[in-house]
Amino acid sequence: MTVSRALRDGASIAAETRDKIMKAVEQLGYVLDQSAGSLSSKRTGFVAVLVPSINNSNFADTARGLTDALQGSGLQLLLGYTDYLIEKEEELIESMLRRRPEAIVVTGGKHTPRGRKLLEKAGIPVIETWDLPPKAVRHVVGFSNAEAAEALVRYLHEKGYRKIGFIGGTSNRDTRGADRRLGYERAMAALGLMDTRIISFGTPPISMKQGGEALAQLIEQWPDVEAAICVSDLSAFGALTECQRRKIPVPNRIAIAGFGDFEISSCSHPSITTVGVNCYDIGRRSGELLLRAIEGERARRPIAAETIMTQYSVIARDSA
Amino acid sequence: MTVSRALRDGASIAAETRDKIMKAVEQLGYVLDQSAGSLSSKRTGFVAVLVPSINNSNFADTARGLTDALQGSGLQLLLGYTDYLIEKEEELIESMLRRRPEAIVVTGGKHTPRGRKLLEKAGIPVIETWDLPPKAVRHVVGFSNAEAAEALVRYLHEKGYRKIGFIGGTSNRDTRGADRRLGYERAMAALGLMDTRIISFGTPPISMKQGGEALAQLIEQWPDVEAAICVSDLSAFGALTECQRRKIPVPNRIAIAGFGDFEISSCSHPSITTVGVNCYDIGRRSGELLLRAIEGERARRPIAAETIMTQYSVIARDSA
DNA sequence: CTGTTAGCGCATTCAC
DNA sequence: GTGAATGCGCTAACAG
Repeated sequence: MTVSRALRDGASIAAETRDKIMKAVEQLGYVLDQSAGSLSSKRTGFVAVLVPSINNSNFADTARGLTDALQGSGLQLLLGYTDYLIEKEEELIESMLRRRPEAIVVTGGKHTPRGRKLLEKAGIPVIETWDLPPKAVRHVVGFSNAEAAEALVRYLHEKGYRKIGFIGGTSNRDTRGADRRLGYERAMAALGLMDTRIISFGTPPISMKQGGEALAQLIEQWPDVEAAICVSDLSAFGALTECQRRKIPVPNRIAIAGFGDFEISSCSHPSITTVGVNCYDIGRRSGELLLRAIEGERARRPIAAETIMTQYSVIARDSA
Repeated sequence: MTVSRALRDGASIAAETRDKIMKAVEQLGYVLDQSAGSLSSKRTGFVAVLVPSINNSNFADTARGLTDALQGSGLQLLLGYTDYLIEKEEELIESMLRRRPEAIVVTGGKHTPRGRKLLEKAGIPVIETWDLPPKAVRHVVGFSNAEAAEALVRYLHEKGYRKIGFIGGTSNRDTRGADRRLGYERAMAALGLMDTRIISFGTPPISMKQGGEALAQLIEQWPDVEAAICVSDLSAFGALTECQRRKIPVPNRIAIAGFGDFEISSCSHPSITTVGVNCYDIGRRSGELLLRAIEGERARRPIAAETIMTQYSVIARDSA
């Protein structure tokens, strides 16, 4: 018991005893067993976070925001990657729950029925992010991907573009990508532009290379297209370089726009018009909400469900 | 006990009993407590993996290789991000060890003294990757970053370039980046090119934008420079677009080369000459080695220390 | 095929 | 400031 106290902070221990213990600990390379500790204390000290991809700077920024918000709370993140698949999400939810997280953050509002049920019955705070689900499990921190895409279409329309195409993946696996396409269609209709030009190419998330190939399809199918909205900045960059290889001037002959404001969009030449999403902020606010929710659970006074809307904005650059 | 058996596979249970249990499980949303389970069984079922960055496709590929190798073994990855800081690595090693991983994979061979000691005393298989440390903790799966950079210098030399510069970060925080610079210096000396041109700019890992700014410094300081080797493809891309903004023809006026073979290098226009590293393979082979090592531990017959060298190769593209 | 006993390594609680 | 008893939720081992 004395060792246990010495290894946690804030307990009253004689300096001499503590030193003796610490010396032995160093010498042995002893490290506390947290499974045993949390079994006893009923606090695991971690939060499960499920994001679609390990390699997407948008979600990395969200994770950073979460990490920063949880700084000093004694809570760690445990990240899981769903690969944009709700089936994989379901598996991850279960395997995370087995480790008894104190809260869980998921990306998006679409889950398998069992995944949803697991979240509902988990008995811990749940936050859905990056989206505004029609029927939230509980807390939400996100924005409407459809509305953000609509704003981009309206921006291009104001700039004088009319024959606007959309490049995205072949399935609805990336539900946020599907929402963006929906927003494109809605905005086009609202503007009286009934001739949508949609290319679906590649399994989401589509790569730079696939963005290039999709652009080739777009101009082949609709040679009169004036602007291409791509489901993400990466595919937009691929589309841009495909134009460069074909000596098609951007934005003079065709405009390109992306989504997400990745570094590549500000750095490419020409720079790429895109929609900036407050990725870091989504994480940060999720983290803050989380802390309050966990506090509420511990005090046996659960907080009410909250929906926090984050901002997005069209970022005008040279490609459009 | 019967419930416990029903929830794991391979145990002999009457179908009827199992069904009854499963029904109750579904109804309650019951999920096994893995902390308790592993406390009892002494198997946590996970492997700790420490990589420098959450948002680097090279390390993401290594993680994918590891995941694939561990597929079906019942072992999960628990990723930690060191932010290229060995101090942060030390903290992570300790917090991982508290959760009792069955093995640990770290990136690089440089650790804090305490970090190293923790690894040595952990009593589990340790694999250092992405490097060939002079004094390995135990197992190694990697390559010499210095040699890979040397190969790139020799390639540029063969192509006729003589005034070759190097762009990297300001500190040795990214030890693999520092090794690459070392390789550049060694190769230049070996080729009798004594006038090295080194720009150190920005905290590692340097971004696209910083790559561009570094290139500006390089041509300002050495207007005669013929080729720029960048510590990574991302900075190389930044350097390339900076040239494009300044209307400096690449590769005619200045050649650009990167490191890592990120997607952007094959997709940019012009495409970027780089060094391909078998990131996925590093992960895959680490995973395979890991499984053998864990098997050895369980059988109380630890396997001997191994060093597996992975391949790299210069990938000739348009930028040089 | 099912049940009983014991113990994993800690932290909580209370006693001193 | 330190220690003893107890139990967290599970599984290993063995009994039936």
